Amino acid sequence: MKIATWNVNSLTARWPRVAEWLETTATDVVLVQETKQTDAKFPLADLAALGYESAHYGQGQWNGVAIFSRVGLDDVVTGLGADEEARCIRATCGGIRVYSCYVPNGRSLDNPHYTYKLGWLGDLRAELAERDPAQPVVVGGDFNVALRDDDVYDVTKFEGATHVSAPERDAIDAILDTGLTDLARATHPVGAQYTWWDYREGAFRRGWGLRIDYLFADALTAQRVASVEVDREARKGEKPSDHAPVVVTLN
DNA sequence: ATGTCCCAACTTTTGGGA
Repeated sequence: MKIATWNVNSLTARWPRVAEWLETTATDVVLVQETKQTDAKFPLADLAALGYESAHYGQGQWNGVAIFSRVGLDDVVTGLGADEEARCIRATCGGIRVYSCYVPNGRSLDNPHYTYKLGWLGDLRAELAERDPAQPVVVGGDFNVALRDDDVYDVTKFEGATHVSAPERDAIDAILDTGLTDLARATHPVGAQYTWWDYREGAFRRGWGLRIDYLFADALTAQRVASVEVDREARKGEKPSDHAPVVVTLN
């Protein structure tokens, strides 16, 4: 079974690329962020024609998360705590409780949005800490945090910025401390595994990336991992998202 | 180069967000 997380930066703008990617890769479960569309615009019928059940928690202009699955999709839950923005959806697909998370950006260390980000990560940790340990879980999404310095192309350019601050990294570590494994880093302990490159300055071509999109799984599911790869091809070509999908293959 | 892309709107250009 293949499970992917992908921030598509508008499912409306990205639909041709997403549809082609689904047909080409035959991924079983896709955890989608930043649909940037209302539920009315969500391509439910087009996904069904491609063989996918789907659930969308849409907001409109901003945010929006979804799950596509061709291995079942049950018990959908949306939202997180008192959050008023469409940033979290979970469902059970192929026996695994899967999460699609779009963590607030934070904007800057002195911005109220940064406090919102840390609180949001705390709420996610609280939910995951209370989960049934016998239930397999995969938590995916755009976390807007680079966990380690080697998850940043040049960490000196991020001094005083969000995405690399100690409180943000600590908040992600606290989520992992509930018994989850960072699948890409477990599979590739050393070196760059970037998932996002700015559209500006030819960042992708220059290798100026960050690893901010993650797949986290419980220990038993982590033991099933055959491979974890960033699909950099999806970042190339016509009208790409600024994020590449991260894909795990489970035995 | 404060360099791109995407969305909304009192829409044909600007502002907000990432």
